[in-house]
Amino acid sequence: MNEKFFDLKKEKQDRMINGAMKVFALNGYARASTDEMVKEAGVSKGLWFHYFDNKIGLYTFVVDYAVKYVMMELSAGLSAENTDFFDTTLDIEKVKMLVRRSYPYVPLFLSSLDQETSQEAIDAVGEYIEMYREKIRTAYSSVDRSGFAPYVDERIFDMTVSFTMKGILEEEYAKEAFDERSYMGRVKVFLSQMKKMSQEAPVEEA
Amino acid sequence: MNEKFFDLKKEKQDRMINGAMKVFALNGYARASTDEMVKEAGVSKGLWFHYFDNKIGLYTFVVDYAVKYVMMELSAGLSAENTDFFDTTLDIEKVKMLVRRSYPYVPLFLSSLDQETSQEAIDAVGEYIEMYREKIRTAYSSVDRSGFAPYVDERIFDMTVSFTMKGILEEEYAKEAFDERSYMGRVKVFLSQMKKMSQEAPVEEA
Amino acid sequence: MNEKFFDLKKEKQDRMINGAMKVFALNGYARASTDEMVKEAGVSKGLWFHYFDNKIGLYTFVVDYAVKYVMMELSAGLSAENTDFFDTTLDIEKVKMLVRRSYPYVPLFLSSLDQETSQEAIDAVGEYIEMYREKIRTAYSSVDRSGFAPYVDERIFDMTVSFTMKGILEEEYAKEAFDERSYMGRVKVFLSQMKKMSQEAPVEEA
Amino acid sequence: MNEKFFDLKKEKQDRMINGAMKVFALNGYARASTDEMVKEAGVSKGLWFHYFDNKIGLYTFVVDYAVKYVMMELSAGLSAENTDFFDTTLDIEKVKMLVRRSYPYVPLFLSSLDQETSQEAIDAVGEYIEMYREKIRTAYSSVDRSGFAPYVDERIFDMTVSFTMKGILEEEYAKEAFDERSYMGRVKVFLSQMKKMSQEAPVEEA
DNA sequence: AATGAATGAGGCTTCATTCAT
DNA sequence: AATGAATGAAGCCTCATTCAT
Repeated sequence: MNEKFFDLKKEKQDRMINGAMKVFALNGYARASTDEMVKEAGVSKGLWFHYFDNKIGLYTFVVDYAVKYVMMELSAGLSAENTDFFDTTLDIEKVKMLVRRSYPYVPLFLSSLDQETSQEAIDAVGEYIEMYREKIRTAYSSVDRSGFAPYVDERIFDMTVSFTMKGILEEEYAKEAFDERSYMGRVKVFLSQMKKMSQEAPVEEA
Repeated sequence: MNEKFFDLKKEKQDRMINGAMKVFALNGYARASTDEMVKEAGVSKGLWFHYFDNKIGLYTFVVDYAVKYVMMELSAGLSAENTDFFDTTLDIEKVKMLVRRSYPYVPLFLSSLDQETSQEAIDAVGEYIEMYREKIRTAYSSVDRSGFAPYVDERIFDMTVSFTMKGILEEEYAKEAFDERSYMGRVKVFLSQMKKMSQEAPVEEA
Repeated sequence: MNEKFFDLKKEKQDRMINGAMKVFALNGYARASTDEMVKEAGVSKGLWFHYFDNKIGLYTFVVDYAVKYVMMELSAGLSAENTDFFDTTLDIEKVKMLVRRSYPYVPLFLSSLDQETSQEAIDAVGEYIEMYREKIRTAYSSVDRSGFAPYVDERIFDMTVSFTMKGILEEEYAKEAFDERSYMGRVKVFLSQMKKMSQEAPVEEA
Repeated sequence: MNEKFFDLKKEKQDRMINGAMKVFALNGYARASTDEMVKEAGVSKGLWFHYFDNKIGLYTFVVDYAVKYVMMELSAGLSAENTDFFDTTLDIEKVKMLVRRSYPYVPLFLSSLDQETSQEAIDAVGEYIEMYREKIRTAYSSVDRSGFAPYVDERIFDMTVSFTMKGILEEEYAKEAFDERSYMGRVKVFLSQMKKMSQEAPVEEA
């Protein structure tokens, strides 16, 4: 990419980034159309290629940008003292919602990366995705799971939470307009139930 | 479509059906390419249009075929006496794996329908998908949930299972080659944990 | 072509000839579709190519057939004693209408040859068309034009009649169904006016 | 269509218009090939669709353009005082020849519209053609026919002139290269003969 | 003789990418 | 920096022609 992109007015940068992310998130890499981004961002077709050599270059940039932005906000928004699994998970979602205010399609875009089928796209952004996953793993690494029942396998439990939250997110984005309250409501109810289900049965007092 | 398609040798029919399903499942309706199906099925481009008027006609046919085939096998493979949630879920997965032996991409294809973004495709197959969902709902309707803990909300629980199993399925299909044992292993471990987590804490013996 | 075509039942031969002529006449050589002929004649696609090697072979055959058939009927239907221009012209039209009873599209088909734009088609049938024109010329060669006014140039007059009758024919064929009475009516009225217009003003008697 | 087409250099606009008209005129709507236009106009395939959404859009544009251009020149080139049938007819032909200097295929193209067989094309341009016909009708409406012999029916006479001139035009266009002098020569000779044939026999002086 | 399944070149159209202005 | 005209490869689909039965 051409670093001069960052010399553009911030507002224009963001229009371009949001336009690209939206179109990529909703269509996947291969079917994302340049013309749609042009309409979405109100910026001429030539300019995209002036700053990003080609489609895969733009894609790589946007993935990189989204990942780094979210990681930055995660660093700021997650307190290391937080040792509860569910609090941590909820904090991560809060960060996503915060990011969404500046970049409305970042949460869906990151989620959509898992389903990307174009090999070219997968190859190009694998390392960024891994960085993001690593960040999430780190966030959970200090979590204390001592309250969990013994039959709760950590990996299976995390996978369950992760897949389900991804499903909720995508369902909410599929609606006419994303409703943050609706989304966070569903997340909280889900996490609350998972919490009850996973905790050691309170020891019956004598 | 041209009904004479069914006069073709079964093996050729299946090569075409499997080719179409694979390409649709991996790329979505809009990006699925005729040329790729041609290569996949080893059948000339013209022949597809000899039997199916156009791309949407082929898509509709394949969805219809997959849905009806799975529903038939579900009818045969699910015993009405089965009242356990987890046994029922496992039986459904067994049916999918059975279908997979004849039509390797049916499970992924059906799963991919939820993410279809092309409005034309959605409009064309909505009713078939609904039939399938209804069949699944019916299978669960006779399930006895009396053993579940009181804090387990039925809808949230089902959603959790459904999203997670969808996630596992897609991950397994993303591998080089789908490994049935690996898939069923993960499914069983997951269901087993969900079972323990959801059951009423065993009454403490005196 | 394969001469065995003539061993077919006459009725089937004619169905094929009529089907081909209709489709060629209405669409021109290049746009005439094999499938349309198949439907029109109720004869399988393969059979056309069994008797006529390819499209241009079929076209050549049909032109040849139409020309020869019309020329035969002209030989039978035009009396050499007929020396009036307008009677001759009308007789030619009567022959066309006679031919039309067996081969409904021959008149339009022959007329359409003038507008054929495909070079391949023009090259293939040039000689047949010339034979037909020669026949027509011969029919007029013995016509007595002594009654015509001196300012009536023979070639211009003939051209006028020829183009106008062609125009009338095509207009009538463009109708829902060709109506012989309507056509012959218009022809007669036209010829009658041309006759009056072309004749030497009757010498005013003293 | 994209109105920015008119921002192109006039010379390029005209190359495209002429290329399209030529290919449409010679082949009819359905058989007119994009590739042929590309070669004819020396302009890439994609560019046609940049300005005209699709083939029928291009066709509509070209018909509209030809009709309006001719009508404008007719308005300029026909004097209202002209009340002679033959002068009017000749003036119309002069206008066509004038138009031909800028757009060589307009006369043939307009003439070819009568034979168009594609229903889609007919539906798309019906109103434009009607406008043109109305303009021609208007030009003739003020013509004085008092000099015509009583047995000359106006409609039959006009039809005769119209069909014959159409025939001459098409014959001349079928030649290697259209020769304006040859065409106008034939037209004048034809009209001159028709004039003599149609006039009231000069009253014999005493 | 007769059928129609099968093929692939060619037609219209889309879209990532280039380039003159 | 910015535009959008321009290109051509690739996509869906049609159709003349071939060939197994």
